[in-house]
Amino acid sequence: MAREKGDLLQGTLSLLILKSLMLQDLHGYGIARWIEDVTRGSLLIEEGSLYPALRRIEDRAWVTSSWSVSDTGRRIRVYKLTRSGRTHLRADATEWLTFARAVTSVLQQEPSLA
Amino acid sequence: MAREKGDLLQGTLSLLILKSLMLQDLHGYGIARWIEDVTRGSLLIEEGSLYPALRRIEDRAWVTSSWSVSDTGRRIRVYKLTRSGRTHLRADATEWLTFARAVTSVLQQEPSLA
DNA sequence: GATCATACCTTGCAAGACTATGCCTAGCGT
DNA sequence: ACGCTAGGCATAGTCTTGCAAGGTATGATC
Repeated sequence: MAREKGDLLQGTLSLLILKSLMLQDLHGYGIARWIEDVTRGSLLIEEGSLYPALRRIEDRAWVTSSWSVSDTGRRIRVYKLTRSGRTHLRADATEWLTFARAVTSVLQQEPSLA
Repeated sequence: MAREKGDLLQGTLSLLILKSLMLQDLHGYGIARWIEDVTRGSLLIEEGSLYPALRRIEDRAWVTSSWSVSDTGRRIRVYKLTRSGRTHLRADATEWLTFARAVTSVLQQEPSLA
């Protein structure tokens, strides 16, 4: 009974994460906040999705992480995009955009007059 | 090691199938052909994805199916969109479009001047 | 009679997102 | 002093889904 509400993110989450890190180094919580902010709340990142995704992304060497301390004195794990992450992001983003255009065009098909 | 090539379809396949049936009744093979045609080959539907997806969709009563015979004399299973399938398609399509716009807007973010 | 396109189907796997849960700390109100 | 909320990280288990790989069968074409 999934895909009732969220779950649209399938396959897009890592792309969004990489994009957020393209603009600035961030910690996990900050990534989620950033995405929710720029989409004005229409994309909500669950922590149970986020942290495993960050693991996978780090395993693939698209980001590196290091412990740090936030402004408010909390310990945070800060992620930084690697060069290969940057490359990958570029490729992945265009691929996704192409895909989205294809799907959109299908959805806009109208009955032919045949 | 997935998501290397395809696998973009995640969560979109049933939407595309429903859309194809919105315009005309089709059999499985015909659905795949139609989608590949209207996207000029950029969306390829694997049979191993298609038939299971059709099963799920029929289980949810979004389509009904019946055996028939094609123009060339082959036995085919023809799918027809139900009323609830139509309703669902409408909701799902707008939801997906909204989602895609959100993702696109994220991907187009540029560094702020802060 | 071989080969291709058409047409259907299933099993088993891998990936990924979500739910639920847990842990910890800073800051604030009372 | 106490509780609450927000910030912060993390995992285990579940569920859905797409795909690869395999199988069956028939009409058309050469």
